[in-house]
Amino acid sequence: MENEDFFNSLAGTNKTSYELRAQFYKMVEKEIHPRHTTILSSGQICNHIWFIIKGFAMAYIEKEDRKIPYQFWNENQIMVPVNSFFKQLPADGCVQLLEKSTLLAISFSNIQKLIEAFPEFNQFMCSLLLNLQYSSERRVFHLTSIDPGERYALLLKESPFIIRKAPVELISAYLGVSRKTLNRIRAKK
Amino acid sequence: MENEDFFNSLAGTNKTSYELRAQFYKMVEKEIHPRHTTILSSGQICNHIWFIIKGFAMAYIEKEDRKIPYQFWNENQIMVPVNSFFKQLPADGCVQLLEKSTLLAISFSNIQKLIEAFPEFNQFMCSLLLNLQYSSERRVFHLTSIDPGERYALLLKESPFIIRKAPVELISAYLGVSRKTLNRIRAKK
DNA sequence: CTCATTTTGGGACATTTGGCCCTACAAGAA
DNA sequence: TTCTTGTAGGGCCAAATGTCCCAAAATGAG
Repeated sequence: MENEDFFNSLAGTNKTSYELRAQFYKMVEKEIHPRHTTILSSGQICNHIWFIIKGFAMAYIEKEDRKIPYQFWNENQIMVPVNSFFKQLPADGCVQLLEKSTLLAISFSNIQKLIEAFPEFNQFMCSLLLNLQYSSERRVFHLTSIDPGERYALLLKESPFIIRKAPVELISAYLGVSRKTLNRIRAKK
Repeated sequence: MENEDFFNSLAGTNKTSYELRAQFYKMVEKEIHPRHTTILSSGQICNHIWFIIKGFAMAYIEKEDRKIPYQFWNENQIMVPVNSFFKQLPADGCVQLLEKSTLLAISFSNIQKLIEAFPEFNQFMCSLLLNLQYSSERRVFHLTSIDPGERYALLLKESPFIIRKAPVELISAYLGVSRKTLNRIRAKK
């Protein structure tokens, strides 16, 4: 059931064989971690893609004692530090759980095996990458073209779970403003 | 010669067969366009990847009569509007040449043919995508974590060609500040 | 449940940024 | 070349943002 959600999130609308699906299910492992667990530290090479069954997480970079999140993940989302995982390089940032979380994980080597055995699986990875690239590009556009108030409104509309679950300090850093400014935005309406 | 530069930029450090290279060269076409040519209008589906032999270009989105560039390309760089090209969807932004430019182009259908005939070529595309994703993510981090002065210094260090070739109005929009602020930054040092 | 700790929201003030405007300079067209 | 157009830089003022601070509220641990 949960494995199915994981697979479908990766496969999207693409066609897929039954064998691939079955192989995939065998490779998935379930993990439960308490709040504040650091799943990936900066400098480490990420060797898993995760799927959040329950919980909430972020990727952030520490900058002068401040945590700057560049990504949040919610339940039913694929969680992957792109660069570190796909290039197998040390991560720039950390990945941390902000709630007690139940995750599904599949390892890099298993992903490799699936790609070799089922060329279609490579398509899934490419689509995933394309979507992530598009999100980043969109975020760059918003950070350069609209003011903090509108950015907040947009976040509230598109990712209300972030507003609901993350502390003000992190939301404001994610939006590129100070905690004070976010407070002011909230006070206005 | 120029075709070789194009191919090498795509192939990177990956291994490649002679046949692939030869096929690729046959598919490349050279184009020369005057300054200010719009290579891709927003809403169009991009069906080429380009390589800039000579010239300078940007991708931008028009917002309240202001052009917000989200990407600049210089000589010897691969120019591709990722989302529109790879997903074959209408582009969000425009691609415009800021100088008279000489380009090499290869079409989407030809890229498809190369991928089918030479699986290695798919790897090139994935690497390209990975690098672009990483750049975007890095840019997001800079926009949220460092102030305009440092962003300018970084841009000057990492992409001096942008500072040299683009007008102030566009550089400031790219950095997410007003023209006035960029002037002040420049006046300080 | 209670206590310790963290998080939040807001006030005061300094600093930065943006908008508008004008002048000087540079670049492209004829 | 000369003319026209567009771009750069800076002054002035208003608005927005950041920093430092504190008190109230919320949260988690035992």
